[in-house]
Amino acid sequence: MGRSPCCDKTGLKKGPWTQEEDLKLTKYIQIHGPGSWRTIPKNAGLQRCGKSCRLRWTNYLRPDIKRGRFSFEEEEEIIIQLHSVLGNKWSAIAARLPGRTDNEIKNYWNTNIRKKLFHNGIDPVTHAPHLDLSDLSTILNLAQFNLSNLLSLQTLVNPDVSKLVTLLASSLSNQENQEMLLNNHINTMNQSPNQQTQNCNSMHLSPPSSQPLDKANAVHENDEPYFFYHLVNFSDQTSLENVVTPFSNDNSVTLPNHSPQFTTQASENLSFSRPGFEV
DNA sequence: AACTACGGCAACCGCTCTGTA
DNA sequence: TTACAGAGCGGTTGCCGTAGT
Repeated sequence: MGRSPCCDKTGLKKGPWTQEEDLKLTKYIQIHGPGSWRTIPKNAGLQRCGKSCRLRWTNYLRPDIKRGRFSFEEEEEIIIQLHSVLGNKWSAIAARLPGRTDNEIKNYWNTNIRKKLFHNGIDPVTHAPHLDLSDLSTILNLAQFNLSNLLSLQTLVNPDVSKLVTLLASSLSNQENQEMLLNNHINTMNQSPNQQTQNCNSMHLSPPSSQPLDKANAVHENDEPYFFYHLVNFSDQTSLENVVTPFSNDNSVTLPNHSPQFTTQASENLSFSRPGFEV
């Protein structure tokens, strides 16, 4: 059973608002206040849907709206920080930015901030460093990442991760590292499940539960990006499912970052603050 | 000067949530 | 408890201005 339309759309105007329409709506709301949006267009003499009136008022005509460009130092930084916590909850973000609408923030994010973040190597969805696998040495040098531990963990997730292991190893320039990684990987494959679990515990991680494992497999079955687990310790005991990160098709890896600061327990040396944001 | 491509933004669409009878 | 209407929200579309050729 489909929903009935919010209003009878026959004969109702769509598209850009005229000055006259703006004036009618503004005058009506100034006198009566923003009450029932369904009745407002009729009472104000507008050939518009109530929904359209509400949108026009909240996004454009409201007197407390601050127009003009976002300030980099204040508003932009606040938006980025809030987005890293709230995600695409534009209304929640807008509630913390007086004078800005959710629509305005959403548009600004999509047209400006998202591109800037991506350009600066930051995944705009997770706010995590967005790294190119073709330069894996960057990962190692940057993070002093203990890949041998990563490998032992990855094998718990999905046998197909072995393919990834080979790819990772082959991309290393240092032959000694390659051998170390592959040897470690082989040793791990020969371990019992209990031993593998112990590996996880020693790295302060929970072993993969059935849920993320299923998720990883399900994704793979559809030839979607692989999933793998990162050696990330979340202070808020984030469930392992939240640590699962898509291994995207564009040959890049995104490290999860569900909080402004996170550390990898495996190396003890890796510590990210919120990634830098440069113009 | 004319055409094309692109970016920004206002507005719409459809779904979800919430209150009420 | 259920059905429905109204409101809110996030994603998407399409128009318009501008830069590039």
